[in-house]
Amino acid sequence: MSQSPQTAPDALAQRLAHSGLRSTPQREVIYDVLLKKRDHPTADEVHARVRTDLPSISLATVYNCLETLVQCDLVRAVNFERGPTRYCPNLRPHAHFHDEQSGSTHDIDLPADLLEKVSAVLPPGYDAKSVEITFRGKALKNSEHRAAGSK
Amino acid sequence: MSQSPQTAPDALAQRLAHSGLRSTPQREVIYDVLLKKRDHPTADEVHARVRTDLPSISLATVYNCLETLVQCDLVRAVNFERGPTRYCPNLRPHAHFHDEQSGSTHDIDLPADLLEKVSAVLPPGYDAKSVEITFRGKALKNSEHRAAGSK
DNA sequence: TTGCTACTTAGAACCATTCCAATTGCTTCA
DNA sequence: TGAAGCAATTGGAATGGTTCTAAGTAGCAA
Repeated sequence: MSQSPQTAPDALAQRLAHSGLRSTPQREVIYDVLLKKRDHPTADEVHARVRTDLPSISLATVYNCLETLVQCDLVRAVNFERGPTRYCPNLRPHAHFHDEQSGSTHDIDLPADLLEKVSAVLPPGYDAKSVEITFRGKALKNSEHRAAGSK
Repeated sequence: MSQSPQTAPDALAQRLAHSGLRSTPQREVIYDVLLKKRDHPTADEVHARVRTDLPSISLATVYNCLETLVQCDLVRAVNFERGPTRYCPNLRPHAHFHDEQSGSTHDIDLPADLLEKVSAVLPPGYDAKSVEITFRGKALKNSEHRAAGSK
């Protein structure tokens, strides 16, 4: 086989190595699947998609790999109420909009200063490591289209 | 001057009646328990506390009543990652701070304009019914710990 | 009363997730 | 080359919060 492509440095392999972990076919395919269709799939949905490449992968492995990707800061786990955890490879600061009708989740990019403003409401003595902002409501169809179809 | 509506004894009965529902001992005691110790208890914790008054109440009833209170807008259900749902009788607009060390949850009151500012980041086509803001980190403050979870 | 409906209840079912114990597969290093 | 050692994967069982179901109870209305 040919060498691995030098055109795109493998962020995944690097991050894994940095944590003393190996790059495996399962981890690679799962990460690819998340990058390819950024519609916040559940572990089950990831499992289904990954199976076209790795038909014998187990759901337990999907959970393990997703957890690994989250630990390496390559993927964010997103929870909405008590629904199944969804996974999101968008690493920029962003909020989530949950469309109650379609059940879909959309990324909302946040301007640089907003998280500061929000964190400023914390009284002294509260040291926040992270902030999460979630909207719930209705999204018009064209925006849904945008979120589902492109990156 | 009347008392704050949150502590008025029959706010519950009124709200229930408004939705065509009955005031029952179970619903009253559960609501009292939530008002009395505002430490965001889980359904299980509510069950335990309510049992001192109603020793034979079932966990299913606790779930049912909590759901009813949420429907009547007397109580907010609060979720943090995949942990059990917690219940909060604070009806003012507020965010939640989760202390990772103690596992306790604190209300953070929000200035009136903040939610507007946050909602302003939504692109056109997104119609948000609610916004949720959650902080995670370390709380150094001592004064509130007593009420929340001293052992 | 009779009937109607809301409410409560115990236990079963549900379902996302984690755990477990058994392989399988790299990677050294002798 | 090959044995050791550890990382990773796997199927299935277990877990835990929550919801469902079907039966029983209680309050209101005619």
